[in-house]
Amino acid sequence: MQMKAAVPITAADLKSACSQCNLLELCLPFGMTETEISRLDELVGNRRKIKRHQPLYRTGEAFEAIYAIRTGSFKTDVLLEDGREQVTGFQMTGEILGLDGISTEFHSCNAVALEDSEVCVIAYDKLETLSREMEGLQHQFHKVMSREIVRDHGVMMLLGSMRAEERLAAFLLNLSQRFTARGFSAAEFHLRMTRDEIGSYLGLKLETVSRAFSKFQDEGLIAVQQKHIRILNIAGLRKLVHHPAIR
Amino acid sequence: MQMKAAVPITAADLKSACSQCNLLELCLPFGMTETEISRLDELVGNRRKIKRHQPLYRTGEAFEAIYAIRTGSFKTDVLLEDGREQVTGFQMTGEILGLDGISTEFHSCNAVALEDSEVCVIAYDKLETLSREMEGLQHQFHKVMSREIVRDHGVMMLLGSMRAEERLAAFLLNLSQRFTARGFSAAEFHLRMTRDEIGSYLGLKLETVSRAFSKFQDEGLIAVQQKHIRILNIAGLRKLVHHPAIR
DNA sequence: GATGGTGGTTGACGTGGATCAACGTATGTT
DNA sequence: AACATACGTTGATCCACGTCAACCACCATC
Repeated sequence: MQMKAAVPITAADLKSACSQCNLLELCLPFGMTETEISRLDELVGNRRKIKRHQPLYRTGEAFEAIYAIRTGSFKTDVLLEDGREQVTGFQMTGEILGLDGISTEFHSCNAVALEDSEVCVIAYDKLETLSREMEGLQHQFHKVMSREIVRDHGVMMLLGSMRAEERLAAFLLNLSQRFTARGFSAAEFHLRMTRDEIGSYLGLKLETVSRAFSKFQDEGLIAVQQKHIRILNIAGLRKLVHHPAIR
Repeated sequence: MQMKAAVPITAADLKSACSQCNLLELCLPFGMTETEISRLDELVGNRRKIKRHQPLYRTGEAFEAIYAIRTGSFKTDVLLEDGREQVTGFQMTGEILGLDGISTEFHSCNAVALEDSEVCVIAYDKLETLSREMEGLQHQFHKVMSREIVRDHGVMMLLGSMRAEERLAAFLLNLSQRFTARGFSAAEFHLRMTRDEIGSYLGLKLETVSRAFSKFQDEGLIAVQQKHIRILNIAGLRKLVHHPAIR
């Protein structure tokens, strides 16, 4: 253990602190005061790098921490014993992983990196302790959990009530909106997941996803080249979601 | 306002208190100490009766409280502008409603009573205040939220990866298990929702639900008479979920 | 710059569940 | 008791998506 008081603050320390993180408005600290945020730095202890295709955590593992994505992206999925996979979400920078584990103190899904990624490890017991002292943290954390529940309801809507092309259009619009929030282009982005993973998430087969992409391209809504997507007609995509074709 | 100290505790007071409630092990207070629970009684202020088919809250309404079901049952649903409905859940006694509202401070779904029901109103600001003082309450509340997330993932699995009969079998098993937890028969129960609502929840049309019920009956798995269900072969139903037919 | 592997596209065909329609059966109202 | 209305069942037909299969485009690695 190092004596903290004895060492000067290094560039690495600064970078790791919530107060210095450029993801502030997207992550757990959103809406908290500066003094509150400076206290968070003690909460977010270490970080962890995860290589592409490696798990951050697995179903059945003991739950100890939640994770904030600093760089990269992840998918979460649930496996059925017969091998069927259901992707339950795709997460990007600033989003929180691991909330599923609180309920039973064991993780109930797998979180796998879609590219080389880095997460901030937030020890859960520390989070509970600190959020008893900090109203802002408590409130933000509750909002994060609630947001996840609302998002899940949206996915249920998608899976339960929409047809293939509506689902894919909604998916693209959602991605676009999240990229925008992160300062990236709303119209042009790179998919980090395969057609198969998109299909699993949307309750479709990869061939159906591929065909829908092609159809959107033929209709001039998007330009697809493998994982590279350019949205050409965002209003057209929106219309697809809200007025599902003619039927 | 009445002077509390001046009036003796009435039977009604006793009945309303968490400490006197027989739903203890199913509801928010689960796992808390007796002294903690006695403090909860100040949290759960009033109760509200909701008639069958009446909403407890609606999409867009300001969020102020969460609700614990004392008697009866509810459905939650999301409506699309074109009229399509997605039922996102069915809730029974002891379960918590309204968590969707924390995220934006407005409700993002409708909660509708499936029968005449009663809920305990838990003011959200009071809950946050009290759970900063009570570790047990805080922890339990987090578990309740996390459990909802895990449940939602299960529904995604259902909607995204299972076929019609698997979905219905999983649904029946889930109901049976929840009735058991409440001291009711695992094998015989009354559905409070229509075929259409089950269908919406499971991403199926009511005709498909009806046909699946009939098929299960023909196969001797259950006995159906309208809303009355008797499970005759629970192992058979389980097998249906885990080994989806022969294919 | 060959080679192998993974991921993506496209076509032909099959099928599970939706749709449309007719008819039963409870439940509640006057 | 008669009637209306909502809910449930069942059959016939259709179609959106799944399945199966062939081929193509990347990109690693040697």
